Amino acid sequence: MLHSLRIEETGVPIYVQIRDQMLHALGAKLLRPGEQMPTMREVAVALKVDLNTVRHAYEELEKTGAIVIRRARGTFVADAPPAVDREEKARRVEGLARQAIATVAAAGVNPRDVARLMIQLTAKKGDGK
Amino acid sequence: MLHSLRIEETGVPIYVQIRDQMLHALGAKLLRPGEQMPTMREVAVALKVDLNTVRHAYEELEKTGAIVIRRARGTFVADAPPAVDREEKARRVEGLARQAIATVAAAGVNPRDVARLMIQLTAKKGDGK
DNA sequence: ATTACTGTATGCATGAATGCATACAGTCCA
DNA sequence: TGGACTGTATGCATTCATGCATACAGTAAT
Repeated sequence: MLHSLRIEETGVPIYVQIRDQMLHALGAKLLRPGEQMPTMREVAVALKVDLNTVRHAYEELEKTGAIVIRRARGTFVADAPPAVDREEKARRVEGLARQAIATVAAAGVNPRDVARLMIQLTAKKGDGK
Repeated sequence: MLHSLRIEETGVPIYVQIRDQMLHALGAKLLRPGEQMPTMREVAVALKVDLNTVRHAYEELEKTGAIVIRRARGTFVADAPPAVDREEKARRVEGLARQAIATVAAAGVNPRDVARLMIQLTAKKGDGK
């Protein structure tokens, strides 16, 4: 779970990136209901980010009912997390893929080259700076 | 073009939303190279947003070479980039790949899933290039 | 009880994002 | 030439995101 998190400098606030990526991870059943989430401090250290920034993300996740925060115990995946429709998620991925293809093609570059490089770049630990 | 813009309260900065949505529109060929973009003021009024916020988005688009801003004349979709040598092309591919990873990841989706789908989507019929 | 862990909280500082108002400076056309 | 339009710019105010440091408060295991 911790390993699937990556912060990028796109102008999107860090807490939003954490929130959305965790939501996606939960939807992908990377963690199941009842299981413990990474500690706020773990995330903060792993991403080299402030503890309160992580808390901000976690609080938003709790508001939507995705997780449950228990003081001094940890945070856990909610028993009945808001269903992220499988189809909707697939549509989301496809939408992003088509968008990427269009954007890349508009720049006069072969989308497949970019796709292959994306896989390479995300394979190792190279931080996409 | 103006009608395809929508600002949501997701914590994502407004200028980022405008920038990304316009990039998407350009990739979808909603506007073609050379054509005039909506005026900064038009966008600002349509979205009920500050003029400088729109400018922020436009400036980022110009940095990436997607559009060209001409003082007192308007902003226009950039012409298709000229063919370049192998190295330049490779550099461009890498830049686009990293950018795609960033935007996709920031949206909470696994970049590799998107990359794989990109390959699938471009595999079917001739990519025309 | 001590220790180590968890989330909760505060204060200060910096910078960015945004809105609002107001201008300035080119360009184009009637 | 004058007006209408375009991008450029500034100043002020507010809010938010973030980092950093420091603490507090529960929980659980030893």
